[in-house]
Amino acid sequence: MDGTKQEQGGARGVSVVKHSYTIPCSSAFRDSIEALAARRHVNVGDIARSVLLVMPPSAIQGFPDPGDPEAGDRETVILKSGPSQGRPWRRKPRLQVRMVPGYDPVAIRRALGLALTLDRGDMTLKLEDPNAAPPPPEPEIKPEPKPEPMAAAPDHQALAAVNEELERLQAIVNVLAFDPLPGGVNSRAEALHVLGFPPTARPDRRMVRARFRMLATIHHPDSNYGSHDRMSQLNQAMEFLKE
DNA sequence: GGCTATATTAGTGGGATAAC
DNA sequence: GTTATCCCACTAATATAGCC
Repeated sequence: MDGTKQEQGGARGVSVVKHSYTIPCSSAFRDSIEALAARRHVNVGDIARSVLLVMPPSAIQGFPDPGDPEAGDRETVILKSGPSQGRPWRRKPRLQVRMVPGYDPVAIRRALGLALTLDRGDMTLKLEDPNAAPPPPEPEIKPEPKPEPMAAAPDHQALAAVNEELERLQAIVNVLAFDPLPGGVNSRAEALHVLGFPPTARPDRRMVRARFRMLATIHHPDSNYGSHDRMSQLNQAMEFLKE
């Protein structure tokens, strides 16, 4: 499997080899790039391709690499089919780009970082025509003006929809999650209750650990639905069942 | 029993591709 | 072109065996 495919390139049927690149990056960087692509009505590959074509390789090479995500910066994917259906999968945030083969993923990441810098107006771009005769006053191309409020309206709508969905999910989690026990976890039955097992259940060590991991991803205070009380009782329950 | 080496299992993440 | 997720290599964690 090399991820490379022949694709028809236009009406003349010229085949263009394309390659799928996986580019690990921080979730903030990914979100910024995707937002930029959406704002410009292009895809991420178009942005990377534009920068790689227009900017000299030395400029891209000299641009600081936005880098891999931090250790705790992960996205959770729930597998929707296959033998592992339903299993949460935590992986590095990433961008997927289809472009012609031969590029270094780090160079693509740098190019995307450069695109963000240009978009913010932190850097300007001068285009020169090498065939032009006497150099006229060089046109300075600045990044397109920031979208007007009118153009930004759909983004606000999308954000409102996302927030609404988040609130709904929080409500669902709160309804389904256990209520923290007022006196803490003091018996095996309570430990089983906290982990969502019936009081008479005899889950083996693997089942207990798997359940703990699943609940911890939901109730960890750093998550969107986190609860310090529930997380600490999950830890108490684990300690209790270990003994 | 305690320590170390080795084997086995589970988890993670990059790359890839099928489905849409 | 985008998205979902599978495949597989690699790593970490855990279990088991062997030795002292």
